Amino acid sequence: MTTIKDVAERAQVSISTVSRVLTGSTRVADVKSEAVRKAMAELNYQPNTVARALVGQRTGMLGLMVNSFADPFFGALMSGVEQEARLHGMQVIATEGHHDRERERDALCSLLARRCDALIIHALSLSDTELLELIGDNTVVVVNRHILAIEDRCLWFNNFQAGYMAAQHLLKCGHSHIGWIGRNEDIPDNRDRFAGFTAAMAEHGLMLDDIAVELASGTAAGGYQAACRLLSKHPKLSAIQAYNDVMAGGCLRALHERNLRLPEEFSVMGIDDVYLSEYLYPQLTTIRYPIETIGQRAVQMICTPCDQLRSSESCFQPTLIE
Amino acid sequence: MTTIKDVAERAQVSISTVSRVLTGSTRVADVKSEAVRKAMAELNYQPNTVARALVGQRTGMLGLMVNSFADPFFGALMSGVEQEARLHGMQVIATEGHHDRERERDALCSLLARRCDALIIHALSLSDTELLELIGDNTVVVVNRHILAIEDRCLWFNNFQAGYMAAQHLLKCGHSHIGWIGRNEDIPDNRDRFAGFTAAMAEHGLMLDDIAVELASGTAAGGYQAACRLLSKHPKLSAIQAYNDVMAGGCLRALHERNLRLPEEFSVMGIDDVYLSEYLYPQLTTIRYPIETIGQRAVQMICTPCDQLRSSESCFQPTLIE
DNA sequence: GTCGTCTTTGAAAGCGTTTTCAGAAAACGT
DNA sequence: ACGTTTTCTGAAAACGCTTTCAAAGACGAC
Repeated sequence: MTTIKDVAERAQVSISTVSRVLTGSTRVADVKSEAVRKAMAELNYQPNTVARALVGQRTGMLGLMVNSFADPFFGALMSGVEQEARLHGMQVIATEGHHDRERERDALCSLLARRCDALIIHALSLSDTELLELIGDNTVVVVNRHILAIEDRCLWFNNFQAGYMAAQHLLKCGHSHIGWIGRNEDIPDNRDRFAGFTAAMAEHGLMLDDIAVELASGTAAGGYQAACRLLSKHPKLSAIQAYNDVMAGGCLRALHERNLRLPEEFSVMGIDDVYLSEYLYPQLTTIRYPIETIGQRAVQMICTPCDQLRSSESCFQPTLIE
Repeated sequence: MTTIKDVAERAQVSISTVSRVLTGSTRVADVKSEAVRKAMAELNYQPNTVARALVGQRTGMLGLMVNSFADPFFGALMSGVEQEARLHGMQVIATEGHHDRERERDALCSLLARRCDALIIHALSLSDTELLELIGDNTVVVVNRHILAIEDRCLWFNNFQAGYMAAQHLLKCGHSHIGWIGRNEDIPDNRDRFAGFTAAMAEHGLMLDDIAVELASGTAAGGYQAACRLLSKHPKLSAIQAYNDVMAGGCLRALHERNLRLPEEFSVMGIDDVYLSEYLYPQLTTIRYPIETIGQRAVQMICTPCDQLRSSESCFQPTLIE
């Protein structure tokens, strides 16, 4: 690799001068700066980012931790982050947490050790205190989570409202026997969405005891199993609300297998609006979770001087997608 | 941030000794190494990866360029890469190429400037020569592409065979009127899959002129549009083979809208076996593209001393998924 | 001609590590 | 007690860059 020294030699100047041309910090005589530029081109010189980072105390790297790369929900998040990061000249370095405490911890440490300028974190398994301890005084934005102690560095989604809106929609469509398919893991998202769901039901006089509920893993297979159980136990059901689109997708399979005509005979609602819904038939009615936008906003929070961009909200609101 | 110097001071030793404890390269007297370890723990010291990279000429970073993070196909690739990278203590740094020459070039340069130890590249728009020029003598593995000049650094998929197998399957199921839904972009994958398709058809006496073909963008919407055109022009069709699962997904919608009973009245085949197929109804018959495995293998090629792991094949073969 | 003010430049320090080198101390053989 | 290894240790150089510092010229003003 050619270094600044090679360029300096070739251009017959000191390395300081080359550096000045590079950074543009100080005026350099035209004749010299020209020579430097020529030498750089001839040697195909590329400044060493590592050395720059060391002296500048700034790596230009944005650490990103998500649950899994293969999940389209996180794919959208990553895409949002990457686009905005590129705009600000930052490079994304990414890790998977895999919904596992140890791995989340490792992944975070790995990003920290690399001296990322800032971190964007989606952690499911780490507790608030663990998370706070790990991040120390690093610059972070926590997405999909509301930690009071660092509320101003959090971006989250109104899961309650999402669950509420979904149920409202089904009720408005005339359904009165609605089942809920949730996750068997006790995560806040699940709790809040279910709470929203029950709140809407209660407004229509449907109490928790009346509500058919089945829990399963948050996968399509889980959604399928839960739906099968629900349908066999509660034959009067005419609609199901799922924790998310993925589970709703599994749910649709169960309905198809029973030859139920959708949407005439049965309705299904998801939440998230991952691009998946585009493929399902009938097109899934869902609630939009603007995860890509959240990713972009996270980067903006990091890269924009904090005197600008104040006013915007940290809690993102759901919208109905029909 | 606490540095090695702080640790040295606290442990009453020189920084050399601390470094030796850190790397384990040389024996250090037990009493001193203990003191160092204690000081590190007390100060919560984390070695600076940037400085290490500078002196060691090794960043421990694996650059990865894919088309789009949001695409589940690349999600699977990334997951494979990340898992294997972690096993080898490497950190993935990722960029999107977006099927655009300029962006692919930028993304690659960005990874190169960061001095990644190696690159894993999925580039669609860069020409072979451009790509070769950019990568110079860096360590790279090119996935989903066969560049003769660096054949031993390429991993690719037998797209022809995939197209062939898919068509064979439909033919074996008794279909004789089979349509093809392809991409309107002229990329090698599309050409090869189509070539495999026509080859199988030819074996059954079906020539190109007999074959119904529609092209569209490689999205679900594209698949939908192409399917609509195909169905209206060729009412006798009883099966469609799509370029990939995503287009096949769009195609299914068109069939559902026409109330065709699948799979009794109509068959659809995809290629790729992205996790998507799990959600489609009826479950899509498809051809498995082991992209996650390819990602893992790419990392192995980079991280494994080349005297091991010789024998394995660079061309991955398709398998039928029913 | 002398002084002050700018502009431009190179030398050198520093970023936080690893690693080489040589010296000090301990261990060993005689 | 004395040379000879062997262990262990610290000083210093190096990695490739940025930035401070001070010196050297150039230029006017007096």
